[in-house]
Amino acid sequence: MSEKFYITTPIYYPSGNPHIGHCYTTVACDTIARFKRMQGYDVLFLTGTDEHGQKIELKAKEQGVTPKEYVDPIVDNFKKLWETMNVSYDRYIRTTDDYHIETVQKVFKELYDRGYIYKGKYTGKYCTPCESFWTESQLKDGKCPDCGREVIEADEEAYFLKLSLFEDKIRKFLTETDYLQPATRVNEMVNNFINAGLEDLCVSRTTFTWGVPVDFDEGHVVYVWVDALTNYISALGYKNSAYNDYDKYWPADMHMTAKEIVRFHSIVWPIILMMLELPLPKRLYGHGWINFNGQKMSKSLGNVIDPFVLAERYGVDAVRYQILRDMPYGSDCNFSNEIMISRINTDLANDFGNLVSRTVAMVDKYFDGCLISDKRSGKYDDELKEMAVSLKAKVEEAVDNAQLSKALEEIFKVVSRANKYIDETTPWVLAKDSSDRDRLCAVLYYLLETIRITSTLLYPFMPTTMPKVWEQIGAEKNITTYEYADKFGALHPCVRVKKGEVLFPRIDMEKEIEELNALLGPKKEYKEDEDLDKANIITIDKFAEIKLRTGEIVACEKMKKAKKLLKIQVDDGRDGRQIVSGIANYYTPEELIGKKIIFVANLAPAKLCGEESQGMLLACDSGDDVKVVFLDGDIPNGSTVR
RNA sequence: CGCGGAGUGGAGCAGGUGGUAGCUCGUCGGGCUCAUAACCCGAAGGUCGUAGGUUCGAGUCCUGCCUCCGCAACCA
Repeated sequence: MSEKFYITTPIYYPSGNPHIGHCYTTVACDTIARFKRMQGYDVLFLTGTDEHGQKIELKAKEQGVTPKEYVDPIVDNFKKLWETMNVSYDRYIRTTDDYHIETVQKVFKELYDRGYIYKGKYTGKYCTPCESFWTESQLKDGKCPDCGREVIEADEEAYFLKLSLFEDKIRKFLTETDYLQPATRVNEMVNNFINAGLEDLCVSRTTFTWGVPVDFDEGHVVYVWVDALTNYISALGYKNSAYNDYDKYWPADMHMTAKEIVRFHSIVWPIILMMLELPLPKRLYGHGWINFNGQKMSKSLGNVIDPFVLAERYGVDAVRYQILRDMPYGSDCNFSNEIMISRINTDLANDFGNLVSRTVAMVDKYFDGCLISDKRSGKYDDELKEMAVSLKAKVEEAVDNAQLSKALEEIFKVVSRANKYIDETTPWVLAKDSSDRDRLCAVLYYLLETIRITSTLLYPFMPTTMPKVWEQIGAEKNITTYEYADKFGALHPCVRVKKGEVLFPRIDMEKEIEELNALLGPKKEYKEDEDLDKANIITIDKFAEIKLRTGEIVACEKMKKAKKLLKIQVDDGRDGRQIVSGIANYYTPEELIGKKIIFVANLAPAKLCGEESQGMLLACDSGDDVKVVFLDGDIPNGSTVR
């Protein structure tokens, strides 16, 4: 029986549609899964969605549907995307699946029975958008330290998981094994969370119902991590009868996640498993984020990249290639349309696609598409062959370490070498002399073999295109296997090639960027209109409740403790007031002093980083920029604005 | 003194256990014509953030400083 390999993506939270970030994690896992399958492993590749929680409950309510009804179409979109991206997952788990719920309840009960979960009184605060609890000491100015929004008083019963009992064990696990990759994250976790003292984790809630019910205590719903993390074993049939794969596949060989949830996968998850006395997973790889034009992706910036659009315009494999190639090991990468197009053009079109094209064309032209058995070896042959044959081991090592960009880099070194080989051997010169026919044949055969080997190793990365390559170079299925990826001479000596479509068409950068901008322009307007449609229409009375007044900025300074805040003293024609505003990135204090502004006069005062803000000045968002609304002309300070 | 990461030719990055500074893209020049105006060769371009220190010798080790980016804080 072949060895097993169990690999997982995180289960994604379907509060919105999938974006390029989800795409990266999943495609990376898919590539590794495909690679392992090619190596002969019995692979189980799991992905899914984490569908519970208050945030989804609220979003559903807003739309007047049940949480399940809200989530279903989004889950469909995730699945559709994986189909589009040619992702070969074996199993898709939804935390709303019955068998998963069954497992979560049993796991929860077992943790309770073992004394690791206890009932406590929670007097903390809860931030709905972040789905996070905060202790009083964690709160900043009474607000959620994560997003700064209001927190809800959550004075209630809750169950807690005794993480603190396992502090030493988890520290040992992280520092003495190579579970957490890249290793730089180990210090981060140990310093920030473990050494600071692990706080017990709240694992049940009573303020919402959209979750797995705690079956021995009505009113309690299992909260986030026990529910979500357990998916990795419930999907195998642990404590449920839907599957029977736990013994075979657990422990996981690789969990992959983006860096923001490394904490839960490196600390909470192993501790839960320790509590259950189950084997620990072998590897966790935390990758970086894809930034867009140097900025973190966020919906408010409107720079969330739609993977469907990319796949449609450039082809699935081109998208897969670019994100895998440009994501460096462990750190973030940049994405932009220019980067994507440039990758496609240089690597895929110019180097690889063109290599296939010119080679096949030459066999076609000089040999009528079918090589002959006479071959004479010559200079340069050995070097090319050596590089091609030794490639497999390099790629294997890189993939085993989740260094997919490194793997691609190695493969493309060989592709480059092959292009150079053509120049060195000048087949078009050989073709002119009939006495060189056997030499010409050998050269072309070497090229076809190099293409066969590189395309075989590229298959896990670009599974849609490689079979087309094999068809063109006349490679049968039995020699595009892993076994033959380090063997030279597998193609039939008299192989027949078949000219085919252009594998990766070149893209006209300027034209494409223009079209993309045109595409994105109107879309943005549309979005704003949509927002307006959704906005509540208010009466003039309601508007009159908002007291706007004019004022003059008489003093302004940066706040020590906050990067984005300016402390502004405003002459409001009365006693004066202080306004704290988050515009430090857009204005210097000097620029503002003396300017006339409009502010909201009857806004409840709030404390920001220790300074009281008595009002809000008007400013407009224009994409990445913020402009304060200044007044020209002479208006007495304190005038009413209507 | 909150935590962490980073500052290397025009751009994006390697090197980082000390000993002639590399890669990709771009630019310029040349070659070739089989090929998706693709391919191949060559050149220009860096005092490796800064100031000190250790050393025969430092992107590479140590110290101070500056700048940028995450997290955190925060956008009233």
